[in-house]
Amino acid sequence: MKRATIKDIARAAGVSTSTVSRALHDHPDIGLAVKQKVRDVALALHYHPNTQAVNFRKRKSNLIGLIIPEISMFFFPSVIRGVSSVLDEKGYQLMVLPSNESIEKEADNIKRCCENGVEGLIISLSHDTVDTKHVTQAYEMDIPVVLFDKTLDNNHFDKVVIDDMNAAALCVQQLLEAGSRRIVGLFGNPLLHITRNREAGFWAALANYDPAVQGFSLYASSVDAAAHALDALLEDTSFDGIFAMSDETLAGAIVALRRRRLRIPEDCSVVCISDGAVPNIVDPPISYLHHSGYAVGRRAALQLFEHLEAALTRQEAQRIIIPTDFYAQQSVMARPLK
Amino acid sequence: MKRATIKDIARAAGVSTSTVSRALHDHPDIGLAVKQKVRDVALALHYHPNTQAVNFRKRKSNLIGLIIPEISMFFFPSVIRGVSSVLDEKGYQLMVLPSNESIEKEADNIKRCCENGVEGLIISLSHDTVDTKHVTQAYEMDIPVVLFDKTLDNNHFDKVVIDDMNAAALCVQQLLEAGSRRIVGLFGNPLLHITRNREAGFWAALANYDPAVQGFSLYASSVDAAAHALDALLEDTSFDGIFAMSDETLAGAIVALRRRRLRIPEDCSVVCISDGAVPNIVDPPISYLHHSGYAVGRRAALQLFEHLEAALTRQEAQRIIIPTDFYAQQSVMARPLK
DNA sequence: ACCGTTTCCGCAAACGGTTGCGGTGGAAAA
DNA sequence: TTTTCCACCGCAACCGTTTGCGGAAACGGT
Repeated sequence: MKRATIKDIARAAGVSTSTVSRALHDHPDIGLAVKQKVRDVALALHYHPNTQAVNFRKRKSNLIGLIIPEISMFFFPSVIRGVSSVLDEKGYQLMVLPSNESIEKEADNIKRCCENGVEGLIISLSHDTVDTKHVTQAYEMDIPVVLFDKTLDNNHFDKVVIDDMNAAALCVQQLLEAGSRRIVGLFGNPLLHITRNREAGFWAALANYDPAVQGFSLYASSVDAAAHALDALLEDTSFDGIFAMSDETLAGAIVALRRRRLRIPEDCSVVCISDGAVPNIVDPPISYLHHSGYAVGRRAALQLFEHLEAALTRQEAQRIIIPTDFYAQQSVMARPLK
Repeated sequence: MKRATIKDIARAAGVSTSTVSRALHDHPDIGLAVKQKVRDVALALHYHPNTQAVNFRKRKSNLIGLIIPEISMFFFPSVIRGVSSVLDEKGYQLMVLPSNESIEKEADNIKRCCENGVEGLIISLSHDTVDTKHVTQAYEMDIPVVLFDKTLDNNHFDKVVIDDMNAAALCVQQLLEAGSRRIVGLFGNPLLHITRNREAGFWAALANYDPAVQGFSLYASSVDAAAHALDALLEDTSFDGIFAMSDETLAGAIVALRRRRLRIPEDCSVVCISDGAVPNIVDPPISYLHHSGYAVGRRAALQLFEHLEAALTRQEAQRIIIPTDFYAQQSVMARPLK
């Protein structure tokens, strides 16, 4: 049995399709008797409006695209939750498109989103992405875009981020104040702003505290890479503090330290920037600066709706800073200065 | 400037809209000269077909809905990746709808998916879900459904699962053979099949091995709940082996053991069923039976396309078993029998 | 030169709903 | 009783694309 349409109702109720449409929308032009009749028939026929038809007619889609570099277990699940929570309130649906850290896939995702009529785009850029040329397609189609986390310089799109420099500096400061004097910074892809800023904060904190403190920078974009890099460093270097800029690098650090039988915090203090889950399921729990994916996701989605609802005059792109908190745990130990 | 439509091309090229449509689809009815002309004009006008209109006309959507109980960091990210990888090959888009462990939200999600014209549904049921009545809406609209992981008995929908009983039994066997004699099983929601089967496997393994072995069952649906439950048990009970049926319960176990200063594996051996990530970022790495979310996601998606492409005659629902492997690590220690 | 084929393209309906506008009938106002 | 005004509902166009069918012109065969 085919799905009932407005025409079926019209025929069964003995009225025109326009009357049915208006009746179902409680339009004041339609009399009460007719309204009731139409509703009854609709119910009896199990009528459900064809959203595709409605959306087409109204040139709406109620679709938001979320493009992220990968569906890892870190950070992004929280982001999805945050975005989802907002879309849910607004009656929108979420399309998730992983770009697998490739700019081609990312561009392709953007194109597909545009063609599928998404009304807005929330994007975290891939490792490979060095400019936002491929995003302008959306810009030209008047589809609002909000970047988050992995962003790049440009003044077209709003960004939702944390204060990366200060976040990193704050973390490093915890190590310094506890007496760590040889500190490794574990960073992600150095092309990304998020990485550059956190590294800048890392070095700035070291320099401000005491130029004599030794710092080491390591780049790694995955758990394994981080573990491997740190392990290689441990071959001929010792240190007493680690700052991991993310959950991935933190996980890598844990693995590497374990491999070398180094204890946290007795042999090496550890702090990180994290969404909060990983630091609490490892032993001991790691001190972390809370970079809430949920908060970021929510804010990004809300910002998107600012554009959608207000049809915001396209002013200068905003840069929205999400506040963060530091959670001290047992992974940092006061160590005597020698 | 409005987006160019097929009409604009028709006008500019001096042909009819139907000719444009056919020309762009390389229909044999259209002459080469006209085809070229139309293509040129289309290019010049930056024409892109309105997917919404096409989909409406063809009653397609290229949309698959994925409904999962929650966007946790465990298991589901892998599932999303698996599903995504297939949809990508097929040119489909993925809609993700979290039901937040509520059957109402789950039903609502299903409804929204149906109304938004998804062509297929991949579902993992929520904790609250006790029957599949609310899924029949999709069934009635001829939208194929594939369940995975959290499933329930019914013969309407295909299921993609692992052999839960044997998986659990295999895990417990590792503990038994290493000498554990007081073993705790950490389980999720007892209403779910996945839980019941794994628990059945747990007890069966114990009974088969030696009826004298002590077993304890604990239920907990989150990391915190698992930690709390285990902690409470530790108050007045000791044991030397833990089987965690999932990443969540594993994480909870780690936290609880740490709190009590119990070492793995010296004080207590641990094995689990897991997607593989968590066991490797904790210390020591945990032995696990690999329940690959990626494989499950891929298989579920592929199964869905079986229905979509073959317009499968609705035979008896299939139950697809994903094979698993056991990875032995340092979390299990041979302990002397006293 | 006549007729049957091809080749190539346009007409118009259709997909399901929405909406501007115009029309009808009855009640209230004059 | 006539005019005016609502209240109420239908007509038809429209959103952008696809597609069955029919028709004109060109072509080939006899």
